[in-house]
Amino acid sequence: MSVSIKDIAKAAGVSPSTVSRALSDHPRISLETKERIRRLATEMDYSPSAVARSLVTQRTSMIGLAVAWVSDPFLAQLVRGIEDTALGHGYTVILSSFYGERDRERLVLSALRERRVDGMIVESSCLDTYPRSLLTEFDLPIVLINRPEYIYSVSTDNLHGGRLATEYLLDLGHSRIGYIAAERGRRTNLDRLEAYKKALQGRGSALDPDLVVLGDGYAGGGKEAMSRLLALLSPPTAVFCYNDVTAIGAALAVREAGLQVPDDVSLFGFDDVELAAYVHPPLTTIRQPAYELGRRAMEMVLALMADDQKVTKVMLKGELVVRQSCRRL
Amino acid sequence: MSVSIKDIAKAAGVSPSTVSRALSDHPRISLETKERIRRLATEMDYSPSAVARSLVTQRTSMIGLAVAWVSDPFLAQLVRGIEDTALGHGYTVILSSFYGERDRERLVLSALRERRVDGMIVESSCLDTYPRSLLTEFDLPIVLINRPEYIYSVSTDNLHGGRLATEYLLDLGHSRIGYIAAERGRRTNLDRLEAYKKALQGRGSALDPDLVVLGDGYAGGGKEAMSRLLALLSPPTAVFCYNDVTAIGAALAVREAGLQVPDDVSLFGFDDVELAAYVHPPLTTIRQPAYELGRRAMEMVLALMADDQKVTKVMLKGELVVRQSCRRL
DNA sequence: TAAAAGTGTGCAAACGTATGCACAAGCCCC
DNA sequence: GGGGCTTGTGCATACGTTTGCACACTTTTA
Repeated sequence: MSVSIKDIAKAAGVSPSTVSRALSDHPRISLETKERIRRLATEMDYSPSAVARSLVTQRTSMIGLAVAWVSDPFLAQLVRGIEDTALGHGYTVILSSFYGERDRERLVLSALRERRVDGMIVESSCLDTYPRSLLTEFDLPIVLINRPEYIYSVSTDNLHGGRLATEYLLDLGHSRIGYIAAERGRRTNLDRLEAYKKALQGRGSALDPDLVVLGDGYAGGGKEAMSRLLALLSPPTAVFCYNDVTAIGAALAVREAGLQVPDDVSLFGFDDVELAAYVHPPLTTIRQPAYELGRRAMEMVLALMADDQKVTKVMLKGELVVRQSCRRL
Repeated sequence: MSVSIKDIAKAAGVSPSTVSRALSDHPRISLETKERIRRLATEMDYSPSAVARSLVTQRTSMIGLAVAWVSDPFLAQLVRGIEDTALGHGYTVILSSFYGERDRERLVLSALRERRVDGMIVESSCLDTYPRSLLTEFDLPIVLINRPEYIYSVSTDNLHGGRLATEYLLDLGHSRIGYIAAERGRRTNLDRLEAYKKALQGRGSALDPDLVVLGDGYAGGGKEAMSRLLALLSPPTAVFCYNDVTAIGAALAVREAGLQVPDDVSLFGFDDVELAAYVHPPLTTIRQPAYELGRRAMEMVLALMADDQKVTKVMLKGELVVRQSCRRL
């Protein structure tokens, strides 16, 4: 079909191996032949076959990135961090999403493995329920995002972030503080919830189980959950939301109830996605260092591929970003 | 390294070809050997090498998807449409973004080509300025999203959508209607702008060039552009924004000027992204059939790969979604 | 001036799979 | 009982690269 190294060899009157070496700038090929071959290659519109190369080198220079939802705005900077540093090291990242479905995640990961990616990064994995742990089943570097229980993971400290958030609300004088959760199992959610509980207890604040309601990590779930909170006999005066998008949904519920954010109820987000600063009211939130997270994850994969023995989990801290969605009680 | 077809052959006491056929369910292999080999394969944790297979079959079963920004919320449903139908036909899609940079786009496309993807889908391409047209340079099916000037493209009718938007605002009694553009060159932007102008002229409305300002397709640009509109001696009473995210940014500018949406100025979006229904006020907008767009694009690639001669560009129509960001003047 | 080192190129094998062809054994049919 | 079909398997080659080794020639070194 397409022009191969052999075609160039024929045209140049040399052997295929010489062409291969010329194109990869091998020191033992004369400058003259190198230039002739390079010229020929571009003239003939040659594009080297990564698949053939991978077969012999046993490396594909591809990194698999599996995420739950491409559409999650939190991923924007994360992916960029990964792609930038991958590119800088000659790797291509191939991204697939599994839409939070466990079976689809398996499918995606198997596909990546069959494609012989050199390493993988998985975000929001459902993999705790896998038959055997992936990290041993596939024998290639896998790093997990926001799964601090794994050795090879990079995460933001959700306990820290959750504490910052809750204590900020407490400091503003709130005592009835709600929490809108994401799917129960999600690790990040569990940590933020735990931090919320601990912070309340630490200040001697009562812990009302009615104030913890379940969303879905998206605006729809946030709105619905907030409605339930508002329907309480004694609704919260402030709500810590699993993430910014949840908070945006919650804000709508507040307005639809004829109330105001933050006058009637304060809303606290998480992530600091791009739109957080633009919605009404601009969200007070915890900024996850998403780009940094991606960069570190990719660097960890690189280190693992280089058989670096001393790589270990990294944990980054989020940062409080005060805007206008919370007010002093 | 990892276990190959030969290892299984050795273990089963048959030839590699028999193993290959057994695993691909070849009719001429006895049921008994098939089962024995399959059992062995799972026991030995065999994972077929897509790279070796691709080398001989000359197909990778991969579709390259290149987008400007993974983070664009408009892409969420589009990507899902593509992935769903790809998966349904046994293809994997590999997604890379080039962040709107022409050089990076070239890089990405070349990489995809070297990986020998069977087809490509490109969204928001900058490729009009390429030396040779990609569609001939690479000889594989390429379909473009929202580039109706190309033969193999699937687009929403931006002229139609832009007209719907502008006429809706006119119908509400507005006459000073602004437009916040995205980068000048973007095709979708040009079409929406043209539709805006035509609609105004069609109704005999004056066309004030001051009312067309440049954003960047993101919230930041939308906000900044809106500020400039508000600073006009005679500011618009309604603004058609390039997309929803731009409108969200514009809304913030309005509030910061001490004004209200839609009481003081109506804001019209485009795309109907997920958050459009949740922000304040919920955006009146044009819904792009994003999932459908993705599905059709993927189907077009499939058709082109099957050498279907009668595939031709498809153009879908958007739909007016009335919410609360525009009011009668 | 012979040996050693350096320079430029080719040969051949290897990577892991798919597949056309050949072949052997068993069966059926006339 | 011979020819043709069916069934199950193996042999060999091909896909497009990379790379260790060998070889021939030239230059340097002692």
